[in-house]
Amino acid sequence: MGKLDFSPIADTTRRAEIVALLRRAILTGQLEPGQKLNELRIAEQMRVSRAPLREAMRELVQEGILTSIPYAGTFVIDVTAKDIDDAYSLNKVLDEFAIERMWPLRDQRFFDELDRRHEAVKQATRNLDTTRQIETALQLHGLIHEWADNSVLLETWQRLTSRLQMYFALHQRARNEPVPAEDVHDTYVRLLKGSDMGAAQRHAREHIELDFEELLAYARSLEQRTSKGARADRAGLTRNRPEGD
Amino acid sequence: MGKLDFSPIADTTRRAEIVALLRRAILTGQLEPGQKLNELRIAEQMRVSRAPLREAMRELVQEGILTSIPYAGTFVIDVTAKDIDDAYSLNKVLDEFAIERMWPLRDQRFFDELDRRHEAVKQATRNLDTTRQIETALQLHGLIHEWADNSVLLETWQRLTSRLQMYFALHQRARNEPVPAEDVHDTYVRLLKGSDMGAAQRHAREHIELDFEELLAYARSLEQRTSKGARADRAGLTRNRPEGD
DNA sequence: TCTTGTTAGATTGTCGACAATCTGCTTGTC
DNA sequence: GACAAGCAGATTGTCGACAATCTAACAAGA
Repeated sequence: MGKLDFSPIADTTRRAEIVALLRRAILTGQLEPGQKLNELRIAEQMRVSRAPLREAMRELVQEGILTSIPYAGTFVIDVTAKDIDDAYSLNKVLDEFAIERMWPLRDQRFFDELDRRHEAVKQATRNLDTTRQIETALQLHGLIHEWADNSVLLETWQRLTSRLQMYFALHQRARNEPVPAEDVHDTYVRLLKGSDMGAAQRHAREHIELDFEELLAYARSLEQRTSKGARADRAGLTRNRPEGD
Repeated sequence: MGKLDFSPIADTTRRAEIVALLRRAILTGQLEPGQKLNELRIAEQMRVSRAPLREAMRELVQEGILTSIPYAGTFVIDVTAKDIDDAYSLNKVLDEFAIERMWPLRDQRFFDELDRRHEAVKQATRNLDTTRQIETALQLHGLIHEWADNSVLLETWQRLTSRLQMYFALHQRARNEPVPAEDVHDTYVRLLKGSDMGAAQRHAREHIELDFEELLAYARSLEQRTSKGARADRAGLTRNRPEGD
C-alpha cells in the first residue's frame, strides 16, 4: 500500500478560527491581562455573529486564559506572581515525570524532531523575533511531553504552556531588548540525547529555574500598580462544593 | 464590624445550570461513553434554546469529558484502558506533589475538614449509595490538592477527577454489588494526620494502585466489544503544530 | 453631605429562524 | 448486481433580534 499519510483537513468552523485568533492575541500579549473583551465590538471586527464568538470564548475560559463573570463580561486572566510560581512548580514535576516516561521511547525520529525544533529556536533567535522565539522554545520543551505517550499529561502541559507563554510574552514586551539566550538549549538537547536520565531531569529543573526568577521578579513589580480589571478575580473554581449536605 | 461572610450568590445563567446537569449525567454514567448528544432533543427536554446548551457543551469539551467533531456531533468521551492508565499514573505524581506542598500547611481546620469528608464517605457507604460514595471518596482525596495552595494544581486535579469519577461510576454500574470498602480510607486519614510525610505519600500511591487494577481490568474487558460511537476518536489536541515553517 | 431610589444606556444572556453540512436512500446507468 | 450521481431528511453552524441584567449618572430626601 502507498505509505502516504495525509494531514487532517482544516477545521472549517468559524468558531475554531476565532479560538485560534483570540488565543494568539492573548498569548502574544496583544490583549493585556485584565482587559475586558467586548463581544459586540470583537464580533464586528471579525465580521462574525456573537454566537460562534461566545462559544469560542467559553473554550478559552475553560482553557484557563480567560475568565468570565455572568452579566459582567469576559476578561483576560490576571497574571499574579503566585500564579507564575504555581505554574512553574507544577511544571517541574511534570517535566520530571515526562522525561521518566519518554526516556525508553526515544528513537531516531525523536532525535530528529528534537534537532528540528532546536533549529527553529535558533532561527527565531537569529531573526530577533522574540514572539516566535518564545513559541519555538516552548515547542522544543514540549517534545518530551508529546513523546511521553500520555494524553492526559500532554493536555495538562498544554494548558500550563498557554499561561507560561503569556507570561513570557508579557515579560519580553516589558523590556524591549531581545534575550541573548543563544545556546541555552544546547545542554538540554545534549542531555536528552545522552544516557543519563537523572542528569536530564536535574537540568530540566535547574534550567527552568533560571529564567523563572527573572520572570517572577517582573510579575512582582507588576503587582504594585492597580490593574484596571482588578475585579476580574477568581470566578468559578468551586465545582467541588458538597451540594447535598 | 460584623464578622459574617456571605457565600457568593448562585450562578443564575442557564448555561451554568446546563453544565451542571450535563456533567452530572455524564459522571454518573447516565450518559454512556461514545453516546452522541443530540442538541435539539436535549434543548427541548431542558426547555432551553440551543445557544446556552451549545456553550455549555463547549465548556465540557474543554473539560475533557466530551469530544466534538464539526458538523458530526458532540459525544461523551470513550473510556480506553490506556486513558485510565494515563490518568492514574499522572495522578500518582500529582498526589505526591500535593502532599509535599500541603504538609506544612496542615492545621486544625484541615484536620476537621478531613474528618468531615471521611465521615461523608462512611455515611454514603452505610447508605449503599454507590454514586455518592464515589463522589465523597474523591472529595476526601481532593482535600490534599485543595490545601496545597496551588491553583494550577487544583485545576489539573479537578480535570483528572472528572474522568476518574466517570470511570468509577461505569465500573460500579457494571457490577451491581456495592463495594464493601468500609474503612479503606482509615489508614489514609491517619497518615495524613501523622508526622511521617513519606509514609503518607507512599500510602497514597499504593492505596490508589489498589482499586486501579480492578478498574483497569474492567476497562480492558470493555475494549473488546465495538462501541457504536467508536468514530468519536481524538479530535483536536494538535494545537502545537508549527504553523509557519 | 451622605444615602437611597430612579432612570437611561450599554452589555451580556437567550431565543427562534435560516444556512451549511452530513448521512442514508433512491435512482439511473453500465 | 455493482457503482456513481443525486436527492430528501436530519443535524449542526451561524445569524439577527429580543430579554435580562449591570453600571453609572442623576434626583430626592434625611
